[in-house]
Amino acid sequence: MAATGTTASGESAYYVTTPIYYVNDAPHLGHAYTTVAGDVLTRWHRQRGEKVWYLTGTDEHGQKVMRTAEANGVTPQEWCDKLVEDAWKPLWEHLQIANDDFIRTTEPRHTDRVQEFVQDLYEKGEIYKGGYEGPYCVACEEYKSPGDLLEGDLCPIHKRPVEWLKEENYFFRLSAYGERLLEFYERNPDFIRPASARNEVVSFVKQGLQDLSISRSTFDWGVPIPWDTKHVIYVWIDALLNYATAVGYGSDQEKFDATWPANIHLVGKDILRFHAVIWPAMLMANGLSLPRGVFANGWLMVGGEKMSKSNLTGISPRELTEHFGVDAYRYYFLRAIPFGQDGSFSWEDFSARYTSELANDFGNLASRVAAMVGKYFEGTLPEATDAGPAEQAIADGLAAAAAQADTLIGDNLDFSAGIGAIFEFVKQVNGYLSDQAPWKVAKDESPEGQARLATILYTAAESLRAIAVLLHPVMPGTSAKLWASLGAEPHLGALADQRIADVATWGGLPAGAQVVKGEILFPRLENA
RNA sequence: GGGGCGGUAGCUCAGCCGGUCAGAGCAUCGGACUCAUAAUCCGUGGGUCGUGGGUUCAAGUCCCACCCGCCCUACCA
Repeated sequence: MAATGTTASGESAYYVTTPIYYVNDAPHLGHAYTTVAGDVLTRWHRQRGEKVWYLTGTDEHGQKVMRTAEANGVTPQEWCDKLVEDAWKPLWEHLQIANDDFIRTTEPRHTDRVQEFVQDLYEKGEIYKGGYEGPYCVACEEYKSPGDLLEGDLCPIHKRPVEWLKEENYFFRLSAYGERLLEFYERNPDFIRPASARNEVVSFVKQGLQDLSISRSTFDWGVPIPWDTKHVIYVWIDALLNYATAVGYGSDQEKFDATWPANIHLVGKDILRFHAVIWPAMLMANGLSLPRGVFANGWLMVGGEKMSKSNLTGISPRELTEHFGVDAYRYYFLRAIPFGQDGSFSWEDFSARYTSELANDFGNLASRVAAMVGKYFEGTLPEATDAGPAEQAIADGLAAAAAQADTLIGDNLDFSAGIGAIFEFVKQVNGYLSDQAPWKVAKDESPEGQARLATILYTAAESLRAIAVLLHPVMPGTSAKLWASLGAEPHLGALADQRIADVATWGGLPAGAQVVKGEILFPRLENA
């Protein structure tokens, strides 16, 4: 199912999800990384002219939230409300995330449907009552895997003896789905990407699946099991189902049909398995169609170390955006780290890329072109009447960059290479200007000389028109500034309405456009 | 313990089935230019390709051992 061309009316939307993030803490760089990636992907598809639905949200049930709320002297719901409204939603707005919806697992539109879903599975015999027993550490307040225990049945964290506890749970018959899942992976080799993630999941499933406990009765901050309200649904069924409940499952069939299933579930690799194994099995059990793909992104490493809870808080998204700006932030992580791999980043590397790629190559190009159109043509874009091989090379370069970026970003989720292709074109245009040296041509006042000067500057400005469009999904704010600087809107309409398919069609920006040298796109960094 | 991945110029990384594979970008240095955010363009230098063996006419590129880092090996979001 390669995504090609535009979506005909009636077909379901290009539907992308982020994980629903656990609201125990404020959002950190890892959350923002996944969310920005999804935003760029969905913005790209919108500019392909497709119907798009981009969903994010929060996971609000569970023991940790309950405890944190208690520790802060508020109810769990109050705690969630506060974090969502004060921390999560504001950050997404700040980062220019254009999500179409924001689902919270405490909303009735979710909890009601979750109850119906488990009730349905129960009636189908997919859920049964069983017991879980195992070594339990009182200090951790959780069960341990027998394999994790130290010599003498000691908790590996607290070094104290565990107790053997037994608890009544409801179980989902996950074990019955191993073969069907393997068959599904086989038939849909791109279901799990990247390939390394796929291999891990396949080998995991081949080891055999056990049934999954889906309820807890030891705490009550969750969705009650409808037929046995002493139990609340435990994490997976509750959390994963958000992808369905948010788009009208069980409540708005029309919307559901127009959206389901997801084209891409973006996940951190820590929760890959739940999305690649449990989630499809749940859907199989209930007879819903399966998502087209799950894409696992890697860890962000700081100074070679995995970002953990402790050092994640070391740098917050806002610290970076305050220094580098929102657009540079969106750009940096996707450009510097191949999506799907772990990647190390540093303040120094961010600074280096900002200066070299954004300020020097891109920002300065926009600046010099606008300055020359202003200086030599009073800001009115001249007509290109004397185009030759050099101009054709630019047009060809643009076509190549647009085609590559479209495949790499829109289909492969290879943001790094896709952005790289666009920036190759930026460099090509800089080289073109150096070769043509319009500031020298300007001294030739003959009609021929002026025709060349006009052609050169038109070519550069028209290139910037395309660059603004191609970079819009990645850096919406900066692209809008550039769009305004080129005087494009009165002739071409809104930047967001520009189509990827048309971006390389030469001559879009008409002569006569009013080019103004706007503000500097990427100011030089203070004490960089 | 088992499985998998990685260790290549100062930095981040490309190098598929062995034979111009010793590369790119950034940084450094030199030159050109002046439209531009002291920006741009061109060019130079720089590497025991983790360590030790082995196979081969020929090995970052295959085999073995070892060192270092990381991931997976189910109920933590």
